[in-house]
Amino acid sequence: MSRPEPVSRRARPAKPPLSRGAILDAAVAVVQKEGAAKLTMRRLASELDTGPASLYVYVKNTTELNALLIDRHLGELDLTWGESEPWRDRLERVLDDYARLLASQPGLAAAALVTWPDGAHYLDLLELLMRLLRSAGVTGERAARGVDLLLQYATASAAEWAARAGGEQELSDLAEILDAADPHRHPELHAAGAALFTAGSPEERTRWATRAIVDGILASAPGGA
Amino acid sequence: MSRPEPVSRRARPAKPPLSRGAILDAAVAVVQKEGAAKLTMRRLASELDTGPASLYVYVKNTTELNALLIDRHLGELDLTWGESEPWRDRLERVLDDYARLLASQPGLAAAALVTWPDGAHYLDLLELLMRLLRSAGVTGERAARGVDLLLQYATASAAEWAARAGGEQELSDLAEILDAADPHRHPELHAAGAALFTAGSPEERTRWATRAIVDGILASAPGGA
DNA sequence: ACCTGAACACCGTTCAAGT
DNA sequence: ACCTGAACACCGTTCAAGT
Repeated sequence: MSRPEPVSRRARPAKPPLSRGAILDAAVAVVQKEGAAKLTMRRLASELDTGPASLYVYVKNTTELNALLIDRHLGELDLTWGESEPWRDRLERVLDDYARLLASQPGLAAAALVTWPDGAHYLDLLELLMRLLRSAGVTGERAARGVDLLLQYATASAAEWAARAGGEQELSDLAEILDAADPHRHPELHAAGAALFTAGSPEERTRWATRAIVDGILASAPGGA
Repeated sequence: MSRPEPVSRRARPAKPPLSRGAILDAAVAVVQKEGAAKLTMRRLASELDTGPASLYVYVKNTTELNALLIDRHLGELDLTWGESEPWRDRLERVLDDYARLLASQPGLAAAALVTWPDGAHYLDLLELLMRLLRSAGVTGERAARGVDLLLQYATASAAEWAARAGGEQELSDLAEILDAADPHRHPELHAAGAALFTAGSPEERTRWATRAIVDGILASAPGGA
């Protein structure tokens, strides 16, 4: 009884009760420690000192787990817009933030491509993009499709970066292939050379692509079709 | 000796010798029979009546296997252009063909997103796209980035379709989430409604997106940056 | 030299059985 | 009612050992 705060000092019990929240916390911890590739139901269960079966009481499957995790990280992003920042700058910034978020953990981007990270924070992201496009004069169906397209680009880019960082295939491999292009069968590629396809930093390339897509949305016929 | 063509009638021996070609043939057969999700090294080995280790003599890993398979299917596509067809129609057609090809087999699109399908046929595809963009007045670095962007879109779309067809998540789930958008926190989404995001057939949406991207490439500054 | 059986180190998901 | 041990049905990749 001499120590006044034994509870706060050793507050974590060996096995806190399971819950969606606790599972997500553990998932974040696993990803931080070992990377998203290691985030599996089994690894997650062992982090929580239980068997994998127990997780299925709270999470439907791996896809849902990833969707929950993405939404959680989305909550850490700034998804507001004060309108003092030009819409185009804000749009580029939020897409860059989103892509970085997904790319930071290899498995996330692939998951986002295939599943809707359906949560409150994802809706915040959609809402922000819709607002930004509206202020650019794009509304209705065209805006919805634009948002779709922009997010798809950000997600696919992130998946690419993550794969590249994972080291599967080097950019130099690609360069080699292009440099070997037969001048008769592939005159354009031969003339262009590999440098063209690998020029610029990823950030700079992304900025170019985002601008091109936004320009495309602005240029597309307002009536749809 | 009474039968004249015993060899041709039972030409296939129980175990044809392994080779890159034979492995790829077997891969095509497996995918045709059971879908690309079932195309695994182990399943492929069993199709060839051998152990999985044997495949590694000819194929570096699963990623390379998928890249080879994509290039093989690319060989079945028409990648020529007679210039009688308007460049924009031809461009939309080839992207649609490519996306359909990748979507036809769930695992392929995901693989293409992460790996360069480095083969002669993939170079044909790049060459065709470069030619089409050139005839639209886009050359050099801008063309290279445009090709990159167009292919990324086609690949990501295919990955999405394939996932949807795989049935992971219904469009109706998404509609439910959007319909439940809080009018105060998400006024744009609330006003837009789920219908906006799900309007139109996939084909029609793809056509819109392709056009928007092409418009964007045309609009983007020729000087780069 | 070439090939491969068997092993290593994992997966996601289910369900019968326990508390 | 809630939870989970154990099993089912798989993975990719490596390497020592065989021919």
